Amino acid sequence: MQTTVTLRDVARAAKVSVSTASRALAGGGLTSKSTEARLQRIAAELGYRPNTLARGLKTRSTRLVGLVVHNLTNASFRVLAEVVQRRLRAEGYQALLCITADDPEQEAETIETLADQRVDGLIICPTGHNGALLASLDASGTPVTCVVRRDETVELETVLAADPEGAYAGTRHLLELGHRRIGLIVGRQETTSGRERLSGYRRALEEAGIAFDPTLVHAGRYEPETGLAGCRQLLDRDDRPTALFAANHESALGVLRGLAERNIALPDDISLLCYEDVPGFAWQRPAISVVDSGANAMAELAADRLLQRLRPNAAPSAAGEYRIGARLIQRQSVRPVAH
Amino acid sequence: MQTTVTLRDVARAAKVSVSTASRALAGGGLTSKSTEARLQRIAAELGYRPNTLARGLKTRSTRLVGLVVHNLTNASFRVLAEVVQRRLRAEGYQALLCITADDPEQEAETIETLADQRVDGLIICPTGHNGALLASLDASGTPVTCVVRRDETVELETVLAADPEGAYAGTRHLLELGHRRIGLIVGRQETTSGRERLSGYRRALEEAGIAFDPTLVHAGRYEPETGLAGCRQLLDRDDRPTALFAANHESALGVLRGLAERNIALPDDISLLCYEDVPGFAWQRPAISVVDSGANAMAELAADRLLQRLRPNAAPSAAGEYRIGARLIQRQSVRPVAH
DNA sequence: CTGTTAGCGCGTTCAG
DNA sequence: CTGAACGCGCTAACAG
Repeated sequence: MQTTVTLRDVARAAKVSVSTASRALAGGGLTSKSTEARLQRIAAELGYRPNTLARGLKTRSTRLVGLVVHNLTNASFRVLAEVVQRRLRAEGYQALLCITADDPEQEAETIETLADQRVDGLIICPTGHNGALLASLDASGTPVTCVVRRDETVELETVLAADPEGAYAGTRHLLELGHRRIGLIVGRQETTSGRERLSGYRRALEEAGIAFDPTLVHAGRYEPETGLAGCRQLLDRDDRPTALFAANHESALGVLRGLAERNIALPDDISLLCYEDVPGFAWQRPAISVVDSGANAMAELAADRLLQRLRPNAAPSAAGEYRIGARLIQRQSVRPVAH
Repeated sequence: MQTTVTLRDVARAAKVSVSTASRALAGGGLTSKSTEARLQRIAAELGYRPNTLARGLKTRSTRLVGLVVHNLTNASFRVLAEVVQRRLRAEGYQALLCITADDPEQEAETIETLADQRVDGLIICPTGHNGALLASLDASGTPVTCVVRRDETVELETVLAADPEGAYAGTRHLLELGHRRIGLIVGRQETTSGRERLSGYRRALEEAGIAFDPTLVHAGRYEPETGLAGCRQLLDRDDRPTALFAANHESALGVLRGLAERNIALPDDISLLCYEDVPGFAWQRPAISVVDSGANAMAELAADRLLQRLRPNAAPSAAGEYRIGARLIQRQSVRPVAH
């Protein structure tokens, strides 16, 4: 029933004008110390809470930040959501979480809704089909930071994993252990990450003097089904690969199932390396070796960059690109090739 | 640069008053068909987008719903976030995602912030220490629906898993396969779910005429570490259990590691049943049998209930409690006890 | 240092 | 059916 107490009520109770109350509670030292303290006290007693909407209408700032991801199943997005949420909150912002299912239409709708809500900024993993929309948002004063994927149609501040280097490092690790036929299960080639992970793999191979064999590569969506299909296809070959590199943690699940189907043991019968780390990999048996793509660091940096541009006197739009280094974590699913 | 176009601009362009424009765009048939169509067109041409803040200030409704969970790592919360977000959006609401880390202080702060944002409703997995806050919110017209956990200090609409029945069904499944010593790794007894899962386990045992042995129970936080510790403790016994029941998917990870440490094979050397399903369990080797606690259904129902109460003429506050049935999913980590 | 005045953009009376 | 006027709650000019 709690009739919301407004600034006017506080002012009246303190016998001052509304604006004095406003200034006192803002605490910028624009009022005498005594009235400031007094109003703080009265406001607290009355249980006054400022109305965010009214304030936002006036100041044109909602302290709301849109966070747009494809889903929450993927470990990188999950980490992104948790970290960004935490960092924003520490700076007095709230995250508006939206999920697009990697669907351009839903993404477009989401972006417009967020704009309507007058969010102060936007952190988004773009589908790549709404670049214009994002760019106009950014240009009109709502900073946009892209993360994980880049929207290639337009120039926006972007935080990415060092995918070429990560895939290169992983592949190289396998090569150094003597593997020569390395199956790669990778993302769709329409996506930045898909292409870059493939290119890193390829470069490592070529540097090692091994011809790139496209039939060792299976590209598809980042889903278990892709891993399963790829695994089956690769295992059906006469010259079965001695190692598999799954370029995403979800497809790795499918690979595990594919291996289990045929009773192929890890790491004795085949080696498995996975791009992206998830807690399950460390805890399972055998523990899966991974190239950690640095989701945490990406999230931190994305939040940092956006917050930076949200500060009072920030450069309007710095379309820089940032890369987060990948890191090899050796566990038990990879071993030197048998002779 | 996009100077935001306001209702006034639309009205001016159409040579009508602001209020006519407002009515025409609302489309409630309060204007002539012709002006309605004309204004719709002009608004579209000008790229008019209503200002959510101004509208909310006036209508006292933001179409924002707070969604408060402990984290996004736990599968139930993840599903909750995804499902609730989707259902809300379908009804024109946006979700404000907040993470409390199961910390009462952060929870209190979060609830207040959400109230400040004038959210229309709240779906929360409560810590149980801020019942008064939640109740006053609910009483003052912002419906609150609790989910997964109940705040026992207060009467609020709550959607829970049928934990007693689920744990009972799981335990019974193991009993029917001949297991007599069943180790239980369960949540803290301060939480509803922890207590209820233990009680279900206990009831199944007693119905089967087996004395409850507290030393077979290891309670702790829902974390891999708990599972690992519990697993070690249970395996150290002289009369080692023939089956383990991990009452949460995260502690199950720890159990898997604990088994691996000692080279105890699933399901040959011991059986493992897990409460809560995650995709990884179905895909891994051997696939883990689970009692699915119905996170999806819980999320759907919680969203349903809240949306119901958000409708124009809804009952102010129905403090009902809803239970979602659990379901046993047999996979490959459980087998009959060896003789 | 404080009070008065004027909007922010919209929905909604109250007259015509 | 339409227009004029008011106010949601707050901050920011401009005076005093």
